[in-house]
Amino acid sequence: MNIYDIAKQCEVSIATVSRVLNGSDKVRPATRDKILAVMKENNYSPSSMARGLGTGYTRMVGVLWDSDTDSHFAPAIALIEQTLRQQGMSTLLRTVSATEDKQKALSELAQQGVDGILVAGFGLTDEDEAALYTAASRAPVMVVGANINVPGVYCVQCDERRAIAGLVADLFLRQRRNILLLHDGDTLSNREKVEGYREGYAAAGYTAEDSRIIQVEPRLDAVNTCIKQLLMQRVSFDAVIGTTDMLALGAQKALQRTGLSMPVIGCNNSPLAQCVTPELSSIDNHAETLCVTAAELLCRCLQGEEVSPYTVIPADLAERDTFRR
Amino acid sequence: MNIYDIAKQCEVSIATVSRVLNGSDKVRPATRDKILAVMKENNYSPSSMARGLGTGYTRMVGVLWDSDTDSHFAPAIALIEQTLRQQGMSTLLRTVSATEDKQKALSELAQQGVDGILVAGFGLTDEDEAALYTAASRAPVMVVGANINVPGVYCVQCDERRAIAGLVADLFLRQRRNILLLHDGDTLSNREKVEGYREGYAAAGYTAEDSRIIQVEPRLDAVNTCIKQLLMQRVSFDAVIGTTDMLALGAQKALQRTGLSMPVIGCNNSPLAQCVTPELSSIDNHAETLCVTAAELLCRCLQGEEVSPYTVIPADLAERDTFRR
DNA sequence: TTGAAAGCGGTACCAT
DNA sequence: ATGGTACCGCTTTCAA
Repeated sequence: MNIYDIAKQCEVSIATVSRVLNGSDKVRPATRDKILAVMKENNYSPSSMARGLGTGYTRMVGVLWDSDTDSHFAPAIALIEQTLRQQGMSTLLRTVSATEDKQKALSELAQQGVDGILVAGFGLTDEDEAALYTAASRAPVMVVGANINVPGVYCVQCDERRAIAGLVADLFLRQRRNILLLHDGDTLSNREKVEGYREGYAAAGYTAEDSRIIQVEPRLDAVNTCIKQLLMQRVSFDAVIGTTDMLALGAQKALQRTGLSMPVIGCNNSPLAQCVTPELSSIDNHAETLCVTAAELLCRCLQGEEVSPYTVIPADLAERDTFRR
Repeated sequence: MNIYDIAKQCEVSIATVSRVLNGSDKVRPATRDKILAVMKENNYSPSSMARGLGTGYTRMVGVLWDSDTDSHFAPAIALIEQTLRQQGMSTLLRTVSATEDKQKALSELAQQGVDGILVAGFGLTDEDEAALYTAASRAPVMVVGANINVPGVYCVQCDERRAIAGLVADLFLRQRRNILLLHDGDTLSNREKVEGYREGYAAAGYTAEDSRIIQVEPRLDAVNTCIKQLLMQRVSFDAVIGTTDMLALGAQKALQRTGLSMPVIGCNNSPLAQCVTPELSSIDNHAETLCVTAAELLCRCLQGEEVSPYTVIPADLAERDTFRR
């Protein structure tokens, strides 16, 4: 059932049918009703491909998603899809694991003919900028959780740097001067957090020591091993910040086994944090708000609206058992 | 840059370019090389829309995903996307929350022109069968984790019924005769589990009591309230099975607070189960295998291969702190 | 091995 | 308000 069939049945031209399809007001109500009736009767729906060929738009947004991200990001992607759908956009999902080539993924997505691209859950490094630039030349790119200054690339970010700095200040107030920072690699997001960590120290008149900024694999057992090693090496620390809840949780469990107790704070405020005992304090980066905002801004951008290339949202601390101010 | 531009630059017809694009062997090697070179040089990639219009295929699979599912399902969807991509298919994601209309979602997805549909993470009830049938008439439908006998609908399922029955038998061996079964609604999957529960009792020569089959909202606090109420009402039970890890975990925490201890077993073997203390025993339904299998079978189906309408994968118990055989 | 041309199902401009 | 028609970019016969 296509537009020709509908036109024939209604004894009108396909142009008129097309007008009805696109909600033009230049159609006599009687004609419109007749056409709509026939459409419904035949359960007709226009071919998105043919439409796309004609207009040059697919009404699809490519969503690039890091499949290795904390699983707390799963609800976020649902939120993105819902937000896009509300704006009449479909979601073409493309996941990328740590070992895959993000840049290739980005360019493939751009070539799929999507109207816009949303990059989420990363993990971006400087090297990805070139790929972003290329992709942005085909379709607007929106990055969640990063700050990248590339034309055609928009960013929505949570101010985690500031949040970490504030957290460090709070820990200092409680006489914690040797804060361990566990992170899982050199990503832009982690770099921000390390920045915040250093800022916190600086603001208190101290200098952060690199020996307490530790990279570790994002697995419980790896963190456990790491903490044990640190203790054996007699690296002293009296508080732990993990750049993900998983890292913080690993530390908490390792310390628990050793009989030690100290403030432990994670990031992302994932469901995990509330499920464990003792409940984990966590910096809430408001992933949901971030995602919804990103999706909305991207849609506005696609509708030709002027959109700010960089949007910031404040983070705050979800205080639970493992640390309270 | 389109096929005409390439053809012109190569001084051939678009038909020849198209042949190269589709890997036809009826092209002289020299011609092919020239065309490929020009394509690469111009960073050309064919319009998927135009292609779709021509062939009638979009090479897209619509994935319908229950956004309310345990977040452990997130890696699963990544796995689906990756598997589909390996077969040259793109993933059009459509999430559905509990309050939304699944049937509408299904029909909309079918109308988007996808080549096939993959339904995952549900939550299907009998009422959805009609919508499945309609959708299946436009494109093959693959359902993960259900057993639905509708033409054009394929199912891949884990035998959780049997697993639960086995678990009940194991609990009986340890003299647990009053097993509480927590579930989160009347879904086909839950129904299977309840079936298994009853089977387990029957096999031991007992009859399961409905008073110990309890529906509860899938939130920690709701489960907590529920358990407390049961204790106050003096409903006796000496073991708990939850149809998700979240439910089991909620029960475990509630019991812990009350100072009680008994076997607690969840389902899905999600990361959650390993992260908590004590670690939660859980029935592993091998979601990963399930998803990969589903995606692969769907692709085969799309390639015209004959595929069995129902595939079963066995489940087993991940034994941890809260119950060992 | 190559080319010409008729679709595929819409959109949108120009007439009427 | 409606119709006619030239695209959009690719696939796929049919001829040569």
